[in-house]
Amino acid sequence: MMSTPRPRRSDATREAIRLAARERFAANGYERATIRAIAADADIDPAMVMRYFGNKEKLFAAAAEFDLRMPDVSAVPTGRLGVTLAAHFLGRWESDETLNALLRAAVTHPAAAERMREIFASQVATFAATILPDPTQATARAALISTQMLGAALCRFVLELPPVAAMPREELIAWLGGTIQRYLTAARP
Amino acid sequence: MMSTPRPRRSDATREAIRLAARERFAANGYERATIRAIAADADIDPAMVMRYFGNKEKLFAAAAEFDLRMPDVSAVPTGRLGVTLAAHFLGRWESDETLNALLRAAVTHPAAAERMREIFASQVATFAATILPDPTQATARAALISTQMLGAALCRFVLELPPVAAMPREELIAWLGGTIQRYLTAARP
DNA sequence: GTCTATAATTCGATAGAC
DNA sequence: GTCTATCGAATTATAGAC
Repeated sequence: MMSTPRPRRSDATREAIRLAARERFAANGYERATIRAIAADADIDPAMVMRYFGNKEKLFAAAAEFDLRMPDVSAVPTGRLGVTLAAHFLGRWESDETLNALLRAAVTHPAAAERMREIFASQVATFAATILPDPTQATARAALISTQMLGAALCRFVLELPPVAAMPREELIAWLGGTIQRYLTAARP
Repeated sequence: MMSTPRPRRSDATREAIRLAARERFAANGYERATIRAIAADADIDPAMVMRYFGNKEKLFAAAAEFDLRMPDVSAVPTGRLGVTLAAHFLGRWESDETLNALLRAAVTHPAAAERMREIFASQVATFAATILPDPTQATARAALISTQMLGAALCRFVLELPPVAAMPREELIAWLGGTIQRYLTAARP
């Protein structure tokens, strides 16, 4: 039986690198986030980054681990599922820059795009299957919801399209919530 | 009075470079689209690219000129505006890879993001103002429509999220059309 | 564990011959 | 107009001293 390993001192260094990498990937995308800049942010020698993570690919994989933490909606009235989910997604985006890092990297880096697809399949689609009766419909409806939430995040946080970035949070959630509600409950068009 | 200049032979070369650049920017984003690769695609010496366009920034600007060609909807019934616009956007995306180039580049390159904002302001928002009575509402509603269409294109063409990429074109247009229709005509939530 | 030095590429951009 | 040669900078990654 294995006991929990005592935290080594190096774990703090490793975590500092990981956090700095996440910030850089979120701000600059994959290519422009250089190991040198990440090391400088973490106040660590660039060679240490290579020692801890092997190469840039593996560093990104470690920095882009992400859990959407889909909420428990068992107590949410059916009619309020849309706004509940819209608020949850927006909250996750604002509280964890990993999603920004993933999106910025996924657009030019195939491995990051694959990670996005994994997150969709294992977290969004799985969640949708628990609240939608028809499992075949669940995947398509989860995908439609993803198009709207990713598009909103893209316009608000990445492109910073003025009307989207300036829209009050509650108003945006109300609009997006209505769309998600429709994707969840409307009949197939 | 100026007469139309006779096409010089060099114009063909210039256009070949521009088209190759558009393809590379669309496929790889700004950073990974190298001048060397673009020149190789166009079967032209890399030095010629610099001679014709000065630098990479200006080459991108030339390759990313784009017209959404918003349709004339004066004869479209109000209830079908949503699907009409959804079909138009999707068609433009499929017929002109400039939009893909813009999106891929905009996520990591500030100048490309600025171009996206310009296109929204000068083409999408302007169009919305012609079909929506309240001008203050028009900008916000145009922005919401953009979040949905950009998100759909992102998932279908860039991330290639399987359920979105595999969804039949007509079914996708029907779903998106309903959302756009709602953003155009629904009361503020 | 930490850091210096540097290898090996690759890129944008320039100079200049023809 | 076209192309060769190359500069100078930046990058990932490695080797090895301490």
